[in-house]
Amino acid sequence: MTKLNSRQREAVHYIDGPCLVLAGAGSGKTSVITRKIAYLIQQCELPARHIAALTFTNKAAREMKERVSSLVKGTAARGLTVSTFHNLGLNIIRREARILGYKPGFSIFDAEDARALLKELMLKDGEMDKDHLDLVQHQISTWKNDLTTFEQAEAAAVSQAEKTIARVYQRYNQALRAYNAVDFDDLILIPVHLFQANPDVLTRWQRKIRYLLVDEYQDTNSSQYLLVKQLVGSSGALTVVGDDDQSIYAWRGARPENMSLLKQDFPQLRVIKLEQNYRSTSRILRVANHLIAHNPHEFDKALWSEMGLGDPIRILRCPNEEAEAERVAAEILTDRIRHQRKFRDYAILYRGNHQARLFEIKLQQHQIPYRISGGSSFFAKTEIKDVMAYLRLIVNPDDDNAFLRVINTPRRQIGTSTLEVLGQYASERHISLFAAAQEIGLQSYVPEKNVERLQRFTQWLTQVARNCAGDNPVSAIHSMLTDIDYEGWLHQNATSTKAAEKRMENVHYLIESLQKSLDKSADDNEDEETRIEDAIAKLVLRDLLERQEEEDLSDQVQLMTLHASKGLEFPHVYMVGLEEDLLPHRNSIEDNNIEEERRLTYVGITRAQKTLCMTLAGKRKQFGDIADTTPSRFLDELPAEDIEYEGFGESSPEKNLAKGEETISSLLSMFD
DNA sequence: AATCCTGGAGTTTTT
DNA sequence: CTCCAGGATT
Repeated sequence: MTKLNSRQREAVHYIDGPCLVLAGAGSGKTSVITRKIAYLIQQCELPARHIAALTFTNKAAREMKERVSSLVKGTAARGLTVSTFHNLGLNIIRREARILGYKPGFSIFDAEDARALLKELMLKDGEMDKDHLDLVQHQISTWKNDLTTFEQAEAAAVSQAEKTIARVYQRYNQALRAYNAVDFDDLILIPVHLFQANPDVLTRWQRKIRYLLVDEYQDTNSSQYLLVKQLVGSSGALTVVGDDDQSIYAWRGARPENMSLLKQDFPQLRVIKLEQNYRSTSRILRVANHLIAHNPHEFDKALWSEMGLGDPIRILRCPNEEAEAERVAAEILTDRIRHQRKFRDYAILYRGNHQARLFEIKLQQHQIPYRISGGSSFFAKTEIKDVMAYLRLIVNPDDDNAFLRVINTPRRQIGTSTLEVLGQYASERHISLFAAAQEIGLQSYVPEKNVERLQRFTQWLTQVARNCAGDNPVSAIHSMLTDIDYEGWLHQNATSTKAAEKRMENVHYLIESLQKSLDKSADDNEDEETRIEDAIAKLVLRDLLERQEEEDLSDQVQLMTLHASKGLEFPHVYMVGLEEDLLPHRNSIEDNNIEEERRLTYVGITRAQKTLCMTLAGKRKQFGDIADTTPSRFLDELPAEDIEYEGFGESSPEKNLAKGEETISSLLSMFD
């Protein structure tokens, strides 16, 4: 899209104050952000290093960077910040580590690390079972996202249980401190607290970031919004782009009300709506608009397009989930041939990952190539976690979590009793496990043989760390892996040789990424020395780890959750499982979260460019037995005149629907 | 240290 | 029904 429409142009050119761009699905919001960055650099002559754009995912940041550099010629775009919130937070903490009291090389705990730590803390406390673990972890995360300190949490606690969780929260934070570690939520929270306590530091950052742009603003949580407010200060140099109708992450702390909050916090806010859609047919948009109109709205918005009326939306009711999958697979097969389309033109979207299974089987049966996105991530793989733990320990010996993961991987004949004593020794002296393992005093508590083993380990690792500090850290890491014969360990543990080879390949890929990260920061980091610490920290945030994007080249049907589909588009979309308890999901019905489920459905519908087909199964096997299903209430909220129904009874549904009264549920009760 | 057994859950997910 | 985690058992 080379030409901007008048609304888009207004959004790009308006720089006299804070600006909220209400960008409907497919309205070219990324264009607006990238063009605005180019405009600021080229027309307003604002140096790129004073501009920052924030996204939620690395992928979005990467794409935005690419698009900006294709718009801005030469070196003018150098120094531009396009990063995720978390990456910006990481940079701030790294730069201000001294003030904050973190040693360089601090660790970043992901959700799993945090969970392991919490588990330990709660076990020491006694009587806390696994149920609580999830709850506590979630609660602490919520508190952090809402900027609630443990003092506030404790003061606000009404029940004994809440008081207990608040205390775990306190001890959890203390433990993180002791390990020289931060968790994901801290990456935002710590900068916010820093800026609150040190106005001069904030001023420094405000001078650095003179214009701020935020993508997917409806997904910000409270602490992220506060960070934005702090950085913008009174300058009003802010553009945010978002769509309240596509807010589907409230369950992980997103506050869509941050959009209306913006109006209060910045009274001079200019609101610009982008309603022209460049993706879908009018029919698809009509259906989407009709559905979302059932939600209350702060900002009204109606999408329209010039892409033609398009085919009616089809709603298919299949006898059961097997027939549903079969039908979709068969349709894709014949439709592709008949219309000379590609497999990659089709997407199958569902609410939950487990739904993918049946479709996978059916697609395989028909020999249809497919790709499932989502599922277990690269970083969840054990071999990656192992190697990352080694890397973390090299850089930060105080990271007890990493120590515990690594100490017996591969086996070093250090038993649980030795580790228990070591842990006690360490906590009495307020030192890390690694430090404790090196102490002479340990000999009076642990058999000599075990002390030797521990010390052999710490000495070896210290040497590895020294090697890594040299000029070829990557080769130091390679020889470390050879030292421990990690490959042999993988073969020993894997179910097959092939699996072990695959795992080793993953490890090599990880190290390659590390090398790339080091090369890159050597290239464009004028100010600071290249540090392996930084590269490892970035790896934890999955930055610089471009997943092999062969998927773009290959011709495969796309399978993914509705959540994962946000921001993408497909010519032909199948949304499956439109049943009560599935979409809307049962838990959401129970928690009265129907509006978010409706938005999720809206997101799905607006992914489609040309055709959209929604399916449901009349009977579905769940939790062992087969039950009748109820069609999703959202199907009743679509305009019947744009829809073709199939499988809802013998006689023609149009006859009934002509009256415009009948809902799917009433049709069902008539004919079933 | 490895394997078997039992029980409980069974949405969405990025950083 | 099916999968996983964690505990118990060998």
